[in-house]
Amino acid sequence: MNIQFSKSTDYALHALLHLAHSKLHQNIGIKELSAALGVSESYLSKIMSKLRQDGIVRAVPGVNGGYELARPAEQITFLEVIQVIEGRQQLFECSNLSSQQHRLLAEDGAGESQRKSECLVKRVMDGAEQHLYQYLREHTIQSVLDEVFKQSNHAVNKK
Amino acid sequence: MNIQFSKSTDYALHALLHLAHSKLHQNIGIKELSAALGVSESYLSKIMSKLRQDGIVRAVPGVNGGYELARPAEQITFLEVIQVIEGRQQLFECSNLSSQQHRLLAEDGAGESQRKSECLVKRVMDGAEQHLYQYLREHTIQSVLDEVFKQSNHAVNKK
DNA sequence: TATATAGTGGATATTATAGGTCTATAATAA
DNA sequence: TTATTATAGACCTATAATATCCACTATATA
Ligand code: SF4
Ligand code: SF4
Repeated sequence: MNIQFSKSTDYALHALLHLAHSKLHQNIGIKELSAALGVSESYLSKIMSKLRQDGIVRAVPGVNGGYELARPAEQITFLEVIQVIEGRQQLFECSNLSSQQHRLLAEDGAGESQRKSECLVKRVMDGAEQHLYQYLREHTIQSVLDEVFKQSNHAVNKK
Repeated sequence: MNIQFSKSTDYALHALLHLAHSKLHQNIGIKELSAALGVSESYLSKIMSKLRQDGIVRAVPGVNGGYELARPAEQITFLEVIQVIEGRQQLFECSNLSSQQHRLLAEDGAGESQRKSECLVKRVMDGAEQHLYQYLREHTIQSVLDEVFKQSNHAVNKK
């Protein structure tokens, strides 16, 4: 039973949100992050390392060091974060490529020169992936933050 | 690195396609399915069992027994098959529910009576899930089969 | 320059799950 | 009754997620 984002993705998103939320201060140390999220420092730092390697955050070691966003929060999409943490494999990968059925579905109908060796099943699934990705591309760390502020104001006004 | 459909889902879809494609014959035995897909009988029968338990195929044991679709192929959606095999957990499940940050994001802004204890992150992810599901609901075993026929005719005409 | 601070990367432990096999049992047709 | 076929469950293995620990490196600043 796959098809679930890992906890690491969860943590990564929350960490980035924390960084974006307190961007007034330069650097947020792993201790503060760890405390805010309730995740161990060791494990969280692994995740932060990945985010750094992919240019989503910057890290500075030494006294008063820590992490900060490498880019404006509007430019960090959900899709990007997910792909960094989960990897970039496809949602659906054919595992029947040498089966009788594959020959029937993929090589039978389709003209040889067009999309060779891909049947409709694969194409439907790839479509699903693109659909999902498009949605995740449209949502950024900043867009979540905006909503939080909007709600806060609302709550204050009601008082 | 999650976020990938399991092979079982792959096999299930292909098996159903095979059943739908040869629905003239009453029952397709596990042997024929196994041969068509190139998957061991033992493993495939497990998958077929699941499909039966959820009312997607019917099975009859005994001589000349086998499987057939329990419903017309137009009524079997990709989503359904996927959910039977992969389970019905959500794409994203909060793992920070007792963290400092959760209190900040979820309980701070939102009015108490509305959606309690759900922040924007969760809502974005749930939106993604719904988006994906909608797409998968729109594609059925039959719709794939139709395309196969269309292509075949095309190929024949060209000759 | 010395030193405390803070991130990095590797090794390692612990589970959980996917993926797969095998066998005993139950149901069915001939 | 007997041959055939599906079912359920026990069982195994390899891989991956989750997590911790430690030795190392880089930096600010006193
Ligand atoms: S191309 Fe189609 S038939 Fe071939 S393995 Fe992929 S999904 Fe299956
Ligand atoms: S509701 Fe939001 S802040 Fe709370 S755990 Fe879920 S995603 Fe995180």
